[in-house]
Amino acid sequence: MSPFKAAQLSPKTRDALTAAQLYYLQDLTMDAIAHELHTSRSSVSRLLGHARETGLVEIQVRSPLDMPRQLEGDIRATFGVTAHVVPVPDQTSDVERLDRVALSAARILGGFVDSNMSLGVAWGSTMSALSRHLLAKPTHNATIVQLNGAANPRTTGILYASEILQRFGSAYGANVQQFPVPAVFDDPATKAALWRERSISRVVEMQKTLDAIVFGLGSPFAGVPSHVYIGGYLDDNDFAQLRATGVVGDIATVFYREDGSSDGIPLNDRSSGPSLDVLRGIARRVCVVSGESKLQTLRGALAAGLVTDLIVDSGTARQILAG
Amino acid sequence: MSPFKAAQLSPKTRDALTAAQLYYLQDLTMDAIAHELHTSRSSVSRLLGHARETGLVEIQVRSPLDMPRQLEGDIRATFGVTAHVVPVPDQTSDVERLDRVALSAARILGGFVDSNMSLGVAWGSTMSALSRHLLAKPTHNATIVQLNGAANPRTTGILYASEILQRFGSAYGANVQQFPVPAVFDDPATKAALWRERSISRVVEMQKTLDAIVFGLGSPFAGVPSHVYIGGYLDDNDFAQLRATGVVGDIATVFYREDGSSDGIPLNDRSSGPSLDVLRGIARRVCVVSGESKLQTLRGALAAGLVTDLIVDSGTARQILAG
DNA sequence: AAACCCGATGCACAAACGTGCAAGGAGACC
DNA sequence: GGTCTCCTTGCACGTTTGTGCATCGGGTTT
Repeated sequence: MSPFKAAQLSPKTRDALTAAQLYYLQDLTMDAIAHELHTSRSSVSRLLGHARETGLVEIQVRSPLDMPRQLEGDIRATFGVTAHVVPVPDQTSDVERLDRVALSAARILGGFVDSNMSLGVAWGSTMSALSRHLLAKPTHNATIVQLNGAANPRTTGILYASEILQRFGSAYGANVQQFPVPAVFDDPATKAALWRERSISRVVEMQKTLDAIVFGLGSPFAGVPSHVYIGGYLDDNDFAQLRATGVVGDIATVFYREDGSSDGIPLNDRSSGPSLDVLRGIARRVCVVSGESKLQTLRGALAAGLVTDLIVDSGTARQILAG
Repeated sequence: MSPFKAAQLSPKTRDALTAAQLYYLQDLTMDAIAHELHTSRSSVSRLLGHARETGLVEIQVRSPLDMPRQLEGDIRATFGVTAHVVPVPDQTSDVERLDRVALSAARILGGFVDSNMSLGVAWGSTMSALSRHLLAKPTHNATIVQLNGAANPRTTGILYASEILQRFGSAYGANVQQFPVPAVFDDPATKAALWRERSISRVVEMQKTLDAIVFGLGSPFAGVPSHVYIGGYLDDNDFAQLRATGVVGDIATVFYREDGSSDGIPLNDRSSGPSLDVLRGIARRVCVVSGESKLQTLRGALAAGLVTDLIVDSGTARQILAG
C-alpha cells in the first residue's frame, strides 16, 4: 500500500507468520484463517508449509526432564557421546530407516548451526538424504566447507557433492566452500602437489579450524555398500588392501579399524579427507548412522573418539549397547 | 514386561512421546504410527492430543530475529514493556477476542514459569479463560499465590477463585496458596484485624516476595463491565465513589486512575489486593487484556508502571499506540 | 455377586487437510 | 505486441484427522 511504511519482510512471510500464529497458537482451522487473511484455504495450507520449511515454526518434542530417554542415557554412559535416538520400527527397510534418521538429523542439526560458524560437510547417501530434509535457519556469515573431494575416474563428482553442499548453503544462508579434488588420488605425490596450490590449501586450512562437522559413516564390506564403494572411487586392489588391513569404515574417505586405530592404512595417504587427528580437533562432530549393517563401522568410529553427537535409529542404538 | 526394568514413566506417556516424535519430527501419518504402536488410529490422535496438552510437544512461532513484529516493537518503544500481540480480526466479538487472547497468553505464560518460583494470580473473567487453556509444564517446588480475596456478600467466592487457582496448580505441579478473605471489606478495621492473623498474614507476606504475577484488568465503567463489578462486590455507594475519584480500572481489586495515580481512592484501603507499590516491587508483571473497552484501563495500568509484559489483541494494541 | 464407575478402545462419520492441476498474472526476452 | 517462463491462486478430489458413541475390562462399593 503506502510506500512510506517500508515492508521489512515480504508479505508472504508476514502472512505465513500470522497464519502460523493463528494455527499453532490459537488452534484455528485453516478455513478460519483463510477467511481472516482473505485468501483460500489451500493457500493457507501452503503458507503453513512454508512457515514450517523456513523455520518460522519450531516444533520440539521434549521428554520430561527428570526422565531422559533410556537409550540415550545409556549411550552417553557407555560411550560418552550425546545421542539422539530416532524411533524406527524394527522391520523397517534400510532405505526408509535411512530416510527417517536423516529427516530427524536435519531438524536436530538446525539446533547446532549458528551465525559466524563454519560447518564441515561430508557426502554420501546419508548426507544426501539429510540435505534434502534441511529446515531453513537464516544465519549471518556462516560457512559450509566440503570435507573431502568427490571426483572419481568416471565423473568429477562436482554435481553430486555440490548439490548437497548447496542445499546446506541455502538452508542456512551460508557461504559454500567447494573442494574440487578427487576423493582418492591415484598418486600420493599428486595430492601433495595439489595441497601446495593456494586455491586448494585455503580449503584444507579451513578444514582444520571448523566449529562443527556432520558426516555419515561409510562401510566398505557391509550388506549395503556405501556410495563411496560402488561409485568407482576404489579399484579391486584398493578393496583388497582395505580388507587386508582390517578396515571397517570411513569418515570422508578416511579409513579406520574396529578398534579405532588408523595407522598403517596406505589408502589414507591418498585420500582427500582430513586426517582423523584433524577431525578430533573439531569441537562438535555430528555422526548420522542408520541400519545394523553399520554396526561395526559405528563401533569403530566411537572407539576412535571421532563422534561427539550421535544421531541413530533405535534398532542400531540398542544393538550397539548390546554388543 | 520384566519387573526388573523399572518403568520410569507411564506407558501412556511413553507412547505419547514416541507418537509425538513420529508425528511431529518424522511427519508420519497417524495411521502409520498406529501401526507401529499396535493400536488404532484414533488412539494415536488422542495420544497426540495428550502430548500437546501435557507439554510433551512444544510449538513455537518465531518471527525472524532481524525483524521483530511491528506493533510489538512500537509498544516497547512507547511504553517500555515487552508486548505479545495476538492477531485477531477487527470485527471479532468481545467474548471470542477474550478467549483467543487468553489462549495465547496461556501458552506464553508457560515460558515464564519455572521451578522454585512463586507466581501471583488474580481472578476475573480473563484469568478464568486463561486458566482453562493452560498447558502443563511440570516444575518442582513452585507456588501459586492468590492475589486478592474473592468473597462477597453473596458467596464465599472460594469455589470460583479456587477453580482458577487449582488449574494453575495442576498445570505446573505447584502448591496453591488460597486467600480466603472478602474481595473488598466493609470495614477497614476488619481488614487490619485479619491481616494480623498469622494464617492470613502468611499469605500477605508471600505476596510481597513473588517472582511474577499474572492478571487481567478490571474496568468499572466500560461497555462490558468486568466480573468484579457485577458480582455484587461493590454497592452503589462504592460505584459513585469510584466515578467521583476518576477511577478507570483495577488490578486485583486495587484501583487506579488513567494517569496512573492511585492516591486518595478510599476503596483501596478496604481492598484485599496488594497495594500498587507492592505490585511494582515484583520483577515480572504479566498483564492480559483484550477489547477496546479496556483501552482507558490499559492506559492507566501502563502509566502507573504496573506492567512489564503485556499480552494484548492486535486491535487494542493498535489503538493504544494511536491514542 | 451384583451394581457401579471410570478410563481406555475402536468404529464410523463428518470435518479438516494436502496436493495435482489448470487458469491467471507479472515480468523478461524477442 | 507477442510469447515464453515462472510464480501464485483456487478448485476438486482423495486422504488424513477429530470426536460422539457404544463397548469393554478392571477395580471399588454395596
